[in-house]
Amino acid sequence: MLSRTSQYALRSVLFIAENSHARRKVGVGEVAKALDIPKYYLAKILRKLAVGGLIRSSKGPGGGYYLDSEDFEHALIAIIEIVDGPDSLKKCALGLNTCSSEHPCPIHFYIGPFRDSLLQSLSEITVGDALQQLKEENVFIANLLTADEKKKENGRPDERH
Amino acid sequence: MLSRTSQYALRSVLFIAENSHARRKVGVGEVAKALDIPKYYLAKILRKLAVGGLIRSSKGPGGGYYLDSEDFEHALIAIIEIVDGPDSLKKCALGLNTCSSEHPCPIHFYIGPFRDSLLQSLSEITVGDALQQLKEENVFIANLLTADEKKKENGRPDERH
DNA sequence: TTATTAAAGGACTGAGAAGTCTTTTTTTTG
DNA sequence: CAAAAAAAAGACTTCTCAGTCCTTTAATAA
Ligand code: FES
Ligand code: FES
Repeated sequence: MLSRTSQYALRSVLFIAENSHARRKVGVGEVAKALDIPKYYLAKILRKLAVGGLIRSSKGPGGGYYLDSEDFEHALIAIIEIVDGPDSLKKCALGLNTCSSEHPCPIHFYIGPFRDSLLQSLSEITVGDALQQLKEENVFIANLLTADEKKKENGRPDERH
Repeated sequence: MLSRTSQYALRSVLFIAENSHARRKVGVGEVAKALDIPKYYLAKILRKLAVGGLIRSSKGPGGGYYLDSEDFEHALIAIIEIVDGPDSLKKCALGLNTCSSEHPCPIHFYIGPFRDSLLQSLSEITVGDALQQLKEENVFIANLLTADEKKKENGRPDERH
């Protein structure tokens, strides 16, 4: 549905939103470890998001990524568009080069409305909205560790991701 | 949204549905040309669909692919599942390894319902339903040729795809 | 029964997404 | 100022999906 990259991006932004403010920044390594995302790959994604103005960054000791209060107002779709390019969700489900009711494919009227609603949602929900969800009991942004992984964690407590 | 492969698969099945019956079969080349899909790649997809029991095939002169009357009853989701593997549309939008209301991600309740409706549609719509749409005026399964492409067609009328 | 036709099968290539690593730049702090 | 910390930058690898090509098998028709 969404590319792995935009999944990483969404989860990271929410993690940063939850764990940072202007005086408490989070580093790539911290995010990577918490969400089990390859560290150096994540670094690239976060850079894109920072360049795109969706998150903030600062270098040096005590530096890292954080969200400013305005950043909570961005719609989730903006995150997806920055990493996956725009319009990735507006295309014809069958891959035709136009999608319109004037030149529809055979499933346009069947599935179009749902796809549009989905897109609409992603355009309306802000980072703040999603963060609120995340703060609810039993809402997660990271996978639970399997028994195996827990053992691994204990065995090599300082392992890099 | 859907992989390119399942887009090819859906369009091909509909094309075959429209243009074949037990005595008038269509070949890979014919489908590839009509839908502008790479011929040898399409061949693989059609083989999968045939093995999966969604379309029929026969070898030799006059052979090709066709649909039996029962084949019109298959849901579109079956086509997607055969080429992309099962459950490709049931996964968590953020890539968590479970998707459930008991262990939801922060956008589960926002977008889940629409995704479920989408999946529901694809499970209900049959090849026959989509074919009926296709027979409507102005419903298409192939891209219009651009001016450039038309010229190419004329210049090299027997070009392989 | 032989030639022809079309799918079946399998080996290979290419492009793009995902992942890794090293070096450079910027900032803080002692 | 020097050392350390962290992002920024960029080169490189790996993997998966998409695409190509060639050979084999099966069916038909002359
Ligand atoms: S034309 Fe295919 S989804 Fe709109
Ligand atoms: S848990 Fe993420 S969509 Fe259901």
